[in-house]
Amino acid sequence: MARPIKYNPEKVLTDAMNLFWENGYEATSIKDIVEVTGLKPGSLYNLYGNKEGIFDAVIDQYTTTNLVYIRAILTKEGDALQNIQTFLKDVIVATIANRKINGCLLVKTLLVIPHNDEKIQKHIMAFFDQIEALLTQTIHKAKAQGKTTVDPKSFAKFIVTTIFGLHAYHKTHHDIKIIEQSVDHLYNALVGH
Amino acid sequence: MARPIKYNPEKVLTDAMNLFWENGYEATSIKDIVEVTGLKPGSLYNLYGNKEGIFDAVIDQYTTTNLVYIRAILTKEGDALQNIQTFLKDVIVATIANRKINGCLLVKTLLVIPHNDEKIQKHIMAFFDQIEALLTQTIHKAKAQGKTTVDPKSFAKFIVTTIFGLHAYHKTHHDIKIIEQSVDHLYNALVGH
DNA sequence: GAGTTTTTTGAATTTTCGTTCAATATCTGC
DNA sequence: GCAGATATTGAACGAAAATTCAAAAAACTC
Repeated sequence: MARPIKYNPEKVLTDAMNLFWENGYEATSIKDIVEVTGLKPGSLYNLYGNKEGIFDAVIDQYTTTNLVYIRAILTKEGDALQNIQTFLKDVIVATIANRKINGCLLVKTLLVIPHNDEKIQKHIMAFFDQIEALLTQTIHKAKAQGKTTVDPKSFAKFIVTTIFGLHAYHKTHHDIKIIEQSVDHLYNALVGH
Repeated sequence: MARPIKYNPEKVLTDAMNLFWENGYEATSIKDIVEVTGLKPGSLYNLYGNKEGIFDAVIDQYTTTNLVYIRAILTKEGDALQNIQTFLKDVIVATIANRKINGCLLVKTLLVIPHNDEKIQKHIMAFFDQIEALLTQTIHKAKAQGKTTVDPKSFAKFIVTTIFGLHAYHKTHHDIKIIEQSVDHLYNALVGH
């Protein structure tokens, strides 16, 4: 055997995550991560290979946690429409309204990532494709319950599209009331008022 | 008097614009602009101060042109609802579908710009605030014509939000059919089907 | 055509980034 | 307490970025 590790792997990723969350992928430098985690560049590169490797590890941790949470909400038994309503208000709006984190790490990153950086884009999109699938199946259920008449697949995509838009809009107009009103319009489109 | 300028100011900005449009603000280097315009770094800095100055000038040119075009569509006499439909299909969808430019320069930039870069953000948002105002007034008109019952101001914001979302979604899923379907959902939300 | 003013040049500077690696430290098994 | 294996260090490197500036070129005025 040999020298054991001194650092806390989860804490390293959480510290790095907070940086990426606040400043975005490009604007977060290795120097920043070195300062926050206490690990030296060599250690970081030993652990994760390179900057993208660090970010991949961060995304994995984030994705796993949140997907479990969202799946629980959307697949809850009973009124499917109510579950979508809960998702929109308690997850989407609440995440954007949260003063500390100011939106979803993945959406914020997806927006900021350059067009040519396909690797990170695909990694993030894998998450939203799963959200989209969950939404599709929940809308199907709502339709079976006679609560909506929309096309499940395309409306699920419309919801994801709107989520992206909400984050972009919030970036410039920090007014949560506008976000809430847009979510209301989205919900009305679903139920047909 | 003294030595007159040799370059064509409009062409310099148009050349620079194409670079920003294709690669984004951050990924476009002064070196790239030097190569495309033929002007040397010193000349560019003499003219525009710095990189942000170049971009500001580009935005000004772009904004002026497009606002005239969009205003013409939205304020056209007759059926206000039809004008919004035209705006959504012939401006928004067409711009995203365009293989060459692949979306609106300003939206693409707004998405990519880091949160802390408030100067460029505000400059771009001034444009969309005007679009929003035009949409609000057009929805008002449609309401007076008995074609919709939505709240004009908040629905105009919802449209702008969705436009941002469409660009973000298209960034990863290059499928124009999805964009069209989301625009349909948006339009249905307006007319209430 | 000399003098003045402005444009144009492009090499050099400064800064910051991601990344590397030889040296050093630390722990376990024997 | 030694050998071996792994963790950690942090200065150094190369690349690429934005920006500067002293010198040269060009055109107009008189």
